[in-house]
Amino acid sequence: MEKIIDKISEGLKEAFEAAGYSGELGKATLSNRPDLCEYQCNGAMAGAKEYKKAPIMIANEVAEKLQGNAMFSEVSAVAPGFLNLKISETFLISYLAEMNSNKKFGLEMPKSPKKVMLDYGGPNIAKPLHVGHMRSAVIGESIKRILRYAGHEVVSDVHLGDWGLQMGLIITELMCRQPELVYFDESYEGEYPTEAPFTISELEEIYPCASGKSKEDPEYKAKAMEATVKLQNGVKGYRAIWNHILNVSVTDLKKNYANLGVDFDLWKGESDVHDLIPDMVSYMKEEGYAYISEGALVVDVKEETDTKEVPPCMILKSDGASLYNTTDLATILERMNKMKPDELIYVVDKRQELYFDQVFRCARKTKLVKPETGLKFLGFGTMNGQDGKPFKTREGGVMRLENLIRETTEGMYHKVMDARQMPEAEAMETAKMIALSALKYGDLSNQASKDYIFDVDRFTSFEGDTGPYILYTIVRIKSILSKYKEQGGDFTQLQLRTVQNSAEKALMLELSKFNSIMEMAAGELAPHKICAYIYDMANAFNRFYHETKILGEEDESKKAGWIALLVMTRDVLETCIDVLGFKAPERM
RNA sequence: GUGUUCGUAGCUCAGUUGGAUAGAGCAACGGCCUUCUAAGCCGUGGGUCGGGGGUUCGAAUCCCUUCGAGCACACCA
Repeated sequence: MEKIIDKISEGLKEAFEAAGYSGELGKATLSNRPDLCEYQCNGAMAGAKEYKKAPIMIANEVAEKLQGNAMFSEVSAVAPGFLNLKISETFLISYLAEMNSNKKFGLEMPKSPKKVMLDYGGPNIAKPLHVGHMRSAVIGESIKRILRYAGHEVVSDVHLGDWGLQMGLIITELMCRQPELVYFDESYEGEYPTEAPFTISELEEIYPCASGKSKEDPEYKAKAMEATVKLQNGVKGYRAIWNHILNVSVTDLKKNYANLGVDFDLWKGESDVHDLIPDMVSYMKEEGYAYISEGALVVDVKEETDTKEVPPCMILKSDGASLYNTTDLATILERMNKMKPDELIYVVDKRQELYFDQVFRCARKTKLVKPETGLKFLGFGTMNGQDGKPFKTREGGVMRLENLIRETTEGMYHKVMDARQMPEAEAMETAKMIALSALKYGDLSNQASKDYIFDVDRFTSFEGDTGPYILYTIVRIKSILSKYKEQGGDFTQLQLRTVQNSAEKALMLELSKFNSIMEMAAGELAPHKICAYIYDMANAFNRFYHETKILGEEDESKKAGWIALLVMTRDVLETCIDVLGFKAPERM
């Protein structure tokens, strides 16, 4: 259904035309003076030059034409030429009623839904998830949900870092520690054990150890590189041990992502495209895209409009080995062949922007993607500590994601228990929900592209612009609704009634913006706009709540009208937090 | 050095794509619970939107310049 702002604009357009001006001028915007009006139109000022008339005169003429329009309760022309519009309450209520009878509160579905491939997460095998992985996961998950809600088909892929030197390092270290393992016996012909020779915690210790050794010991590094080559060439024992590493690690990653409420359709990795690389490389050579420069195979991706030096995109290193670029290009190739998406979106650290620019250009130049296929880089900023530098634990180390979640949940648990009486199990579950809302809202309410200061104390505060405040508001509504039910209230005949006070109207106005906000968030891939919206909504509701004794109301039809408003508010809020990727408990 | 992002209240952030008196939260101060969750609500104080110039009827927003910060600049990912 049509957005409320478009309906208003249409009314304005007709009025401008009726007064003899271009309909183009009739564009409504949200008022920036809520004390004066709810919507405004600045078209009279924009048209003043063209019509050689004082803007206030145009505004007056248009205002004249708008008198009696059922959409507005008041239209006034104000110096120097603003048109101030107050929405009529009957129009507003009928609009909300229409939203309620539509699917998704009247959010218009796209005429041709896009198939979007979303790449986020990007964890490395054998390395535990740390706070740095949180942004990609949280933002990507929300983008996925927003796009799906907006009617697009989204396939998410975690895109594991499961290939390359890091694997060689782990294998080398294992060989040092347990040379007797059958995997290293090249004459071994039998079946390999199904059980991995290590646990996840051992794996997590092995990698940094190996990585440290390789930095100090060139001989060790050479061995690791050799192991990498052997693995990539398909040496059986190496492949078998790599499979163990992959399985143990992926099991753990799945657990951790599930704990964060994040899930992926595909668990593909760099290794999955390894076999595509030789053909891709020879194709690029044969077609004349790739050439040797300083020993390496590269594709030029400079463009005439560049204001900066864009280095060529490297396809193979001078030693002939593949690298990050190679697997990313091969991944694009595979995705195009298998999924045929209309758009590929990468949710990645913004420091990789230039790199992805090169890869995208290379993919287009070599015709790996069709010209009409979108390639989008959604870069996110760094999570900094309160000193403005990349976030570290108090001890100065990297904070593991599971520890962050656990510590935050524990903190929330104590707050919940201090304030409310609740069974142990429920308190734990509630604490977890609040913790996730705090972490996710704290992250998502910032513009993704900007760095932000990660301050657990602030995010987990129950006051102000936080996830817990949003949840608290929802819980308040739920509490009233459940009491209404206990009192024998009827939910089947609910209908919005006349507006009783300004707080109620303000809440309705917020509700009426839902489809337009969601459309904007989907179009701009901007979860923070949804955060800002639900914060406004929560404020509007809490104001209304304080002015209105809902359950104490004696007029049953009035009460039922308010209950209808509460149901709608709850549903809109819960829809919004669902696309942000968290949930509200029944009580807290 | 080149490019890029950014600079808004003491702190953390918005700012509807050029509109009216630049908004929130935290922190500070003052009010509001015999009534639906006070984890709330209402109010007060706090700003040369880094500086300067320009375009425009109108600029935090667009252009130029300058200062400051972050980040990136082919064999890592």
